[in-house]
Amino acid sequence: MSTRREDNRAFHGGGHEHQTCIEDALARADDVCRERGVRLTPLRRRVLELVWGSHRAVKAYDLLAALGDSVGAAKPPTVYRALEFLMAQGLVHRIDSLNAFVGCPQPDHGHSAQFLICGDCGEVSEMNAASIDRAVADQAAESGFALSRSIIELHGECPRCATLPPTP
Amino acid sequence: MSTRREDNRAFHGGGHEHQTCIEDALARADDVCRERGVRLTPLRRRVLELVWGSHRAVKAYDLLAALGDSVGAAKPPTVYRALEFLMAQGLVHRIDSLNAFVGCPQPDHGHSAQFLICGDCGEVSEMNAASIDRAVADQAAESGFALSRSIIELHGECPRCATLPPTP
DNA sequence: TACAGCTATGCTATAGTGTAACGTGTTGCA
DNA sequence: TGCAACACGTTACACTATAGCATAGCTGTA
Repeated sequence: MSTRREDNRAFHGGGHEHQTCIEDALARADDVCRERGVRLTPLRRRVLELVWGSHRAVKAYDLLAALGDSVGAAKPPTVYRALEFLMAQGLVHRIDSLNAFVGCPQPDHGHSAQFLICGDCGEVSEMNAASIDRAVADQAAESGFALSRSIIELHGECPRCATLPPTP
Repeated sequence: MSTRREDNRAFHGGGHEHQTCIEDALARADDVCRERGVRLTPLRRRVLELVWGSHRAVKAYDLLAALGDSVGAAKPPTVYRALEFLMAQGLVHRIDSLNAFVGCPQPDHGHSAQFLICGDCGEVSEMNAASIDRAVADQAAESGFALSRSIIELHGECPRCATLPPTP
């Protein structure tokens, strides 16, 4: 069994590059919310920033702790409500098999997606594979099943971890 | 919004037909475990019977309560250990998006499966669609991702509920 | 501005889900 | 018989999530 490459920091800062990228994305999120007539409040924006700040899926209670540091002791409903809003806007997704949350690069409502989850480094990346959607839709239709939501979470090892030497 | 067709009994008896079917399946499970040299103890067998007794996904704590009735107050680890064993043998699957468990009709180890989950009646049915497996495997490979476990849970409305008149 | 209505957040409490750690009995086998 | 491995019991606790009500803040209108 390979030990998981942990850095024990759910919220690594990333490089300057990543930081800039997040700020751009946040600015886009501001725009999207304004267009939709919904409010990306400072709290919600902060939660979104924390989620986007990690390439790993982020646990609600880790968000809670991170908020506590900066804003005073936040309580569970606070973070769950913020996450609910962000999910409704398609800005984050929930990973059911991890009880955790990831940022979504494409904040358009209601798209379906597939997630690749590395069991080694914990990185989660989102795919939008039409071929999978199609196969799923076809099979559901064949069963007479009216599909409303697809949860597709693929666990395994990401390319980077596969090429790295095994951790001793 | 359609109200969910609940009967508030997680463990409906089903008809005689269903009952017989479960007993047959349990007998097969006995065989399978004997062949594999693992022990389907009375406790594990009872849990399996409870899971198979419902067409819905069953919650661990509902199992716990059901066991408590018949065996004295069971504790959480008891039922989680039984479920862990049954999952290892491929006799039940976990539905992550429901935090619940369903019986598996084909207790061969390690097959991948897809689940159709009706949000109306709660029934869960298992598919083994090669086309979905293939699409998923192809896409994962294309990303250089070494797939180890696929979680595919499809929520929607089952054919029976779709043809039933909407609940008033 | 004053008010009403709505939305967002704060807060307490509690429900629901899952596991660690250790002890005891049971089984199968040398 | 004695040992080793496995199954189960038990306590305690960690983690995940929501109900319900109070408060603050924004928004539009008269």
